[in-house]
This record gives sequence, C-alpha cells and structure tokens, in this order.
Amino acid sequence: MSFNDDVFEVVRLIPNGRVTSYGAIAKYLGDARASRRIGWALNKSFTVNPSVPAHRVVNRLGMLSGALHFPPARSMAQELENEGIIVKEGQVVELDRLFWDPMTEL
DNA sequence: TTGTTGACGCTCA
DNA sequence: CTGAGCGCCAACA
Repeated sequence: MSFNDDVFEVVRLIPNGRVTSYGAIAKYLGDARASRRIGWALNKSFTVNPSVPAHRVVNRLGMLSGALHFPPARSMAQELENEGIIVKEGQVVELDRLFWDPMTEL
C-alpha cells in the first residue's frame, strides 16, 4: 500500500531538528483531507525499516498530540529535544521557525 | 453490513 | 479569546 509508504518517505526527508504537520504532509501527498490518516500511517511507522522519525510530525499548532501513542520506551518530547527542538507544555517552541513544509522545501 | 472512532483542521457562535 | 461542532475517510468491532 503506497499511502503509508509515501508518508514514511516524506517524514524521513524532514531535516534533523525540524518538524512538520499532518496537514502539510497530506497536502504534499495530494489529499489535504488525509491528515487523519497520516496518524494511522505513523502508527505502523514503528514497525517498519528503516525507522521513521515520527516524533518530527506534530499537528498544525505544534502540539505533540501523538505522544501518547509512542512506544513507552521512547518519549516524543525527549526525542525532539535530542535534536535541539525545545518542547514546552507538550508543544513545540518557535514552531514557525522550525516548521518544515514539504510543499515549499521540496 | 453498519456504526463508531480518531496522532486533524477549519468554521462559527 | 475560548469552546463546540462538523467534514473526511480508513480501520475496527
């Protein structure tokens, strides 16, 4: 199934220390309404190789809405901070500066 | 087969 | 400014 693969591919292209949103990815894939499905795709991202940096994907406000779905062993916020991204109150700080839009960057 | 759900995003009150 | 509601559509019970 290619939708998931496309999602993974785009997510893997996100530069280190940057983040993007479900909507941006959906739009890039041609279906701006697929944002909800991006989450589904990312669920499986933990079972594929090479691994997908799903922690770099947040909702359009920069909130870590998917943090609860991360494997217990990993912390979404922590992974982000490891890359230099500041996460406060479950939200990415300076989102506008760290945001990476595949539509304009690719 | 039908109904509910959700890692979203937008609009309206 | 805040909160509630709605459209989307695949996965799941």
